[in-house]
Amino acid sequence: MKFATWNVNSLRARADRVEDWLDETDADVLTIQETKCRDENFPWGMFEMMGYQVAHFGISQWNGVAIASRVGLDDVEYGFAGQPEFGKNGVDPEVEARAISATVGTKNTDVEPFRLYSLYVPNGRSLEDEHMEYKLRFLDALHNHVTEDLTDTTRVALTGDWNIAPYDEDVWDMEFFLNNGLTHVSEPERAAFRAFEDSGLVDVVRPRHPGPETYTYWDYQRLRFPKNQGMRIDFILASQHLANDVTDAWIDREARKGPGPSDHVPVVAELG
DNA sequence: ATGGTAGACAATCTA
Repeated sequence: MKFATWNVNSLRARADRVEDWLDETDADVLTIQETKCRDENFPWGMFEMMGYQVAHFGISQWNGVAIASRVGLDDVEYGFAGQPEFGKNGVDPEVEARAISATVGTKNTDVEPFRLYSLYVPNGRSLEDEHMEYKLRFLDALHNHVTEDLTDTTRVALTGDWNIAPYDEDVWDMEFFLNNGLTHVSEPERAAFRAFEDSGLVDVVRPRHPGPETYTYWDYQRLRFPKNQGMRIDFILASQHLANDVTDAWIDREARKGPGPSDHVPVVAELG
């Protein structure tokens, strides 16, 4: 059984790519970020024709998260308990479409079911921006929610775009980030990510594909991809009980090639 | 050369 996570940067603009990728990789489950659409614009039919159930949380042209599965999709939760709201410039605060979860693996597979999250962590924009404080609040609330009932037998995977490069090797040039005061590498962001690792959630990819120069995202601008000036910011963090069942995991760098790619590539895990 | 990309939606906003 194979599951993956992918920030597609608009599902409508990338529908053909997603369809082709699912065909080629034969993934059973895909968590998607940045669908950039509301439900009425979501390509339900494409997933249905391919034999996937799909759940989507999208309330505007921004953000948007989904889970597609052909091995069961049960008990869908939109957002998570305690997810902070955000609103600026007097706009009514609301829970943004940045988290959706479901239980997968309940049918058509031999693996034990597990709880799966599709997460789009807020972009902090700049170190002083109010979005940075929101990002840290979001991560703290998510950590509280997920670790609340975490035990030795918990089966959960937190997947998606974390917008954090947790270690120096996860960017092409730390000096560039430090000299320009950029986000994704600041100590508060990294501490927020480490809190998940300290609570026993395991990055299933890094041990199999260590850095440096192993990335999941390359900016569209400035030839970042041809120069391999990327960032590792998309992760599959699994509880230890689930991580024990992971037989392989990788980053599909090929998906960044060719015409019309997302700026992120899929991160994949296989369960035995 | 003071820009360069991409996608939402249709003047800017987001990343």
